[in-house]
Amino acid sequence: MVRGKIEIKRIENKTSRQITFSKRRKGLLKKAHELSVLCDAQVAAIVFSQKGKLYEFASSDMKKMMEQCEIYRSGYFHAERLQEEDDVQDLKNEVTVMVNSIELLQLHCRKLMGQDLGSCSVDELNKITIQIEKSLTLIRSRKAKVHEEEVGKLKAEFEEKPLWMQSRSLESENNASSSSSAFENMNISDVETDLCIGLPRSQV
Amino acid sequence: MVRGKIEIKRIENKTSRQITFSKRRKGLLKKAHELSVLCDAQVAAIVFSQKGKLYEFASSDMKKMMEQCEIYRSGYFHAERLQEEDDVQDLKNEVTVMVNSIELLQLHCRKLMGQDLGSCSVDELNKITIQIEKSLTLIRSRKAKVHEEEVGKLKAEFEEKPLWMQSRSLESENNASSSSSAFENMNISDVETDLCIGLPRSQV
DNA sequence: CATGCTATGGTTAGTCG
DNA sequence: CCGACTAACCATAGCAT
Repeated sequence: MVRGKIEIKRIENKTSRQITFSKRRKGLLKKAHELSVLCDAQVAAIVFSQKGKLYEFASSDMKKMMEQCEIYRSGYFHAERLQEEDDVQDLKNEVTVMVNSIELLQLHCRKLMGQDLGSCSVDELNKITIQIEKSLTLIRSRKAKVHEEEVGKLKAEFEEKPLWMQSRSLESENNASSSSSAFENMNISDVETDLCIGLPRSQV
Repeated sequence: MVRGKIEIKRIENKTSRQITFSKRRKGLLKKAHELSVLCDAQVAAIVFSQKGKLYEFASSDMKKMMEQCEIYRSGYFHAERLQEEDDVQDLKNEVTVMVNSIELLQLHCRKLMGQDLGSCSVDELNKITIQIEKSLTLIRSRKAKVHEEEVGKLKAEFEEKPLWMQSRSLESENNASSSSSAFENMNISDVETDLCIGLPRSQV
């Protein structure tokens, strides 16, 4: 047939099919547009080429609908969704692990504080005792070091400043709470005898 | 114009518009179908009348897509999505809180174990010392109680059983590790003198 | 309102540049 | 591959029933 009517079936010639696709696609979208305008109707026409390229017409309301579909259509969305689910699962696992950690830590702390000892074997009680005794030693040596440093600092201050400033500076040191508690717990034997502790008291 | 070309704008005459809608709609869907067949393409055409009635053509794959859109269109999906996001945020907050808790607990534990004392004020060192001394007291009293119970149990066993069984039962008790460690740490003064500790040794 | 008719204009298959 | 051309086909506005 030359310039004749065509049968509605798949065009086997690839080039012809491509040309027809281009022409008819254009026609379809145009007709969709005309229908929507002439008759004030909501119309959408969506065409995918074989290569997956998208051509579409959509009247206003349809556009919104299709934007929502857009997200859904892309395989990416699905993959993203699965990823999100994985992430949530990971988070939940993390929480579970943390809950366990916290329980263990709390138990450990309580035992170190002499609580909840009911569940301890004698062996465990001994280990805790050893640990706590070790802690006591460590803390005492730390305290001793802190005291030594404080004393050293005070001594340096007294040596640096002229005599007329010393009373004022010691007064301010005494008003700071950290220093005052340091004094309360200071071992007298750590303090050198040439340090004039008594000096500011004459002002009270 | 009689039988002439028409302008593409809304048809104001309601009847004419209705007729044109019917005719052109049919034409559009037909063309959509032809395009999909001739060019082997995925095509969808969707038309809503002003009354909200739906007319559509969709080639196979499009049909599936549109079913998915259906789900999306319902607001429910969106609400569910937002809920999921909230849940994830809640989980993340929970994790943050837990991370902080764990850090605080770990620090507390380490301090009770005499580690990381560098950041402690003298005041804090004293509090820890007091806590640890209290712990020691608690643990020692607990140990004493456990010993007392063990001894009480052993004593009861010896009193209940006839003499010929006593050597066997004491032997098995001695093989259990928990009991053996209990013996190692037992204060001799807690053990009553009428308990025949020496008895099984005669069998060795 | 729905249906059918038909002249008319729009769409497009095949072809060419 | 794209656009232009054109003959033929198709859709449909306006009208009639």
